[in-house]
Amino acid sequence: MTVRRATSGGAVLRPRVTEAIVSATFAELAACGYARLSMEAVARRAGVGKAALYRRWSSKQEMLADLVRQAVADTLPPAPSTGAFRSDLRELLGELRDQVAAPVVADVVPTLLAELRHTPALAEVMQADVAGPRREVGVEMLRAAVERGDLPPSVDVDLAVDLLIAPLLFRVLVTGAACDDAYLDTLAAAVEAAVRATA
Amino acid sequence: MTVRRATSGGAVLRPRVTEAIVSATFAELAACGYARLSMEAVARRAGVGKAALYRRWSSKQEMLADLVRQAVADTLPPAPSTGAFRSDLRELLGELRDQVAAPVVADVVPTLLAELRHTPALAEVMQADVAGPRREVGVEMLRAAVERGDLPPSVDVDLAVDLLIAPLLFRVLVTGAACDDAYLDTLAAAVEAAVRATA
Amino acid sequence: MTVRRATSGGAVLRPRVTEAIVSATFAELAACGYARLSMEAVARRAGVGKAALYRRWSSKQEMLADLVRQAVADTLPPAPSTGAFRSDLRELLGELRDQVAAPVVADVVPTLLAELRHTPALAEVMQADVAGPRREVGVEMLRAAVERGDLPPSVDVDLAVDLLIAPLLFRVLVTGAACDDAYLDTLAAAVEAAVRATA
Amino acid sequence: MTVRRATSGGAVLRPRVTEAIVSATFAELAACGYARLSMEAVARRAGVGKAALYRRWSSKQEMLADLVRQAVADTLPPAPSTGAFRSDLRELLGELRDQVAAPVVADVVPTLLAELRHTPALAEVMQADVAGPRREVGVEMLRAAVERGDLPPSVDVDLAVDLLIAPLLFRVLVTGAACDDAYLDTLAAAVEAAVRATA
DNA sequence: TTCTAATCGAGACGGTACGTCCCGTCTTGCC
DNA sequence: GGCAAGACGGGACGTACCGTCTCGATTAGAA
Repeated sequence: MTVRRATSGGAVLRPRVTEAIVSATFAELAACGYARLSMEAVARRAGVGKAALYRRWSSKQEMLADLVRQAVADTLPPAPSTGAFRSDLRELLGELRDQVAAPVVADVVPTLLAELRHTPALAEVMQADVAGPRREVGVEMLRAAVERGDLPPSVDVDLAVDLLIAPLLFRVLVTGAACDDAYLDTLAAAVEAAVRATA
Repeated sequence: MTVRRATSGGAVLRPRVTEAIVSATFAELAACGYARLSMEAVARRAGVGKAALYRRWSSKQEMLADLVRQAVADTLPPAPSTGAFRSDLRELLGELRDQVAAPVVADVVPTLLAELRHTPALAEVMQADVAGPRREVGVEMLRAAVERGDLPPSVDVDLAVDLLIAPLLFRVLVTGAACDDAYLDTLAAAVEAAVRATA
Repeated sequence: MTVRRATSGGAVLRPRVTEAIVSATFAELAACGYARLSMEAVARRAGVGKAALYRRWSSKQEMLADLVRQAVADTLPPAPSTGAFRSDLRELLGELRDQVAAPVVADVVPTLLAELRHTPALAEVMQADVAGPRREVGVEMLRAAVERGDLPPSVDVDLAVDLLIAPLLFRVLVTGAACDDAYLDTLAAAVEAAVRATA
Repeated sequence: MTVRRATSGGAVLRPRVTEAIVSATFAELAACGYARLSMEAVARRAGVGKAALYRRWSSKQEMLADLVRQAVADTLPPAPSTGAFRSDLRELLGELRDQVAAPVVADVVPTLLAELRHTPALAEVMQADVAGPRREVGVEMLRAAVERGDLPPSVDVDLAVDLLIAPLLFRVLVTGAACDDAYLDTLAAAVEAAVRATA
């Protein structure tokens, strides 16, 4: 959260206004997408002066990044613990699918990805707050499976995690195809086989 | 190529100008990225009037899409035919990696993806000219393996092709990690196992 | 003075704050001029909240007008009474020169003049509190001269007063030229001749 | 005239647009006055983009100064030559009155005067283009009268010119009183007497 | 070779959004 | 209740691009 909070004496950013801005932003994003989103439209829809936006975020970029961060950060999927690798895998895929398929995410993430290579600060934040923790959940799941004897210790963890998330992102962000439960069932089987093959 | 060609009169879009624009565009893309790219900067860098751009493409969007199309179209990877599924797979991965890792592609594709859901025309073009043909190569490779008896006929072709391309895109566009030959070797093994598991 | 004074409750506009504001305003005026003067800068320089300003004056306009009124009001020049028209005239010119040449006045008056035609309330105040009393002093001086037999009764009082003040204002506000004593001597002679010519 | 004019090759500021802006500005000035005038309102009224204004003038200040300069510069009153000082004087007063009483002038000049002491560049321009030439006309008229033997050579030219213009400006800009022909007749008599008294 | 029509560079045009600054009001918590 | 601090809605500032348009000045195919 980038939002400043005064510590003493003076005025303070009012939460009602912040909420109005955030809702308006999501509404505009849904209507226009990131590239066409304008701060003026957000302010107008929120019934707020532009300055109220710039008091909270230093630019359009930063505001958007912060909103995605929020939308995604407090919904870190719990490490599944069904006791079996295959069902853990299936459960995690389901949770990731739910997050990735959320319209805000599907709409904004591609544009953030596009910005990553031109805005290192953004890249760091996304890595630290979004990608890292999710990756860690996958790593944890694999580690548990290894300890349980469900997977051999030689499994290629990095590749495994890639295989876990890449097809989901690909379908949602690139092909736009749906990820229904049946697809996830098949995907879980395929990923399990792939992971075992990397050992 | 979208470029119009006059049929009479004595004046034609001059190729030297077109070339200057294309080079300038790639240079600007490398320097700024898609989102920050401006037609005015391209024209300036190319030493060309803005009208010269709009005589060739009807908008910034279309120009960029067209350039990516060109950059990618004449480099459709040949269907591999080593005689074995595993080595076909490895070869195709290598070719795709080379294309996807090209800086122009890595720079522009994410921004085009971001536009897809707001510009159906762009989505169609990308699907028809970029994604479709590449997908077809993968489908062809799988079909050959089936005919050869290398894979069972029940293999899930769509999922297989997803697994083929998704991890590559993910590494190049999202994590920014390198895809060296060793990685591709492991990936090929993993994907093969996954594909067989979908049968 | 427009400043309200609370009569009950336990809180009163604190004079120290008022003084700080007034000094800060004069300092800012000197530094920026009226047009560029901002209430925020005044508050900042005075170490005071903006509300402290608006508790005392209802707007920037009114604050400035009030300050000029103060700067000028308690310095109404006394009607000269040397016993002779010419020396009365010279004395009054000297007093007016001293007032008009004061930096606050020279700085603020032109901008107030510029506002007059768009702010009738301001025009009234300036007329009643600033111009009127001064004009009256001149009228009084002329009347005394007439009674004394120093001037004929047919003298054009309005024009005479114009001639008295206009050249001073002109030099100070328009040309920026100095009004030294020698100039005033010559001017007194000229104005006397002009006044007598209007009879 | 500050307006740039391209000399070769490219596009050129279009006179129709310039005219529309100038008219719109005068209309807005009449409606709001200088201080309340906004570039956005001018652009709106002229049916023009803001950029069209800033292509011609670098700021609101400069635009206004330039417009006044134009409005006044090409209307330099001709040196009167009736053959007699008194009637020359009366004629010149009439011409000056007509110029000074023009609404544009009456509206804008006070604000320019207010800016003079904070914008030396503006002061120079106004001096060179507006005040100087008019002063010169007065000086010329006096010189002719001296040569003709109508005035003694010892006349105080500077003071005389001040007396010529100051009362007019005072009435129009400060008191807002009218300057009808009768007033000018009396004023001419008064000024003549004053001028002769300075000899 | 001459005609002629579209292209060329330059950049002005009407717009829209940017991010900043200030106005006059309101809110918070301290005195 | 005044006070310092400063957030609030509003609106103008001056800038940067968008995609279109208007200039003369090339430039090359058709006559």
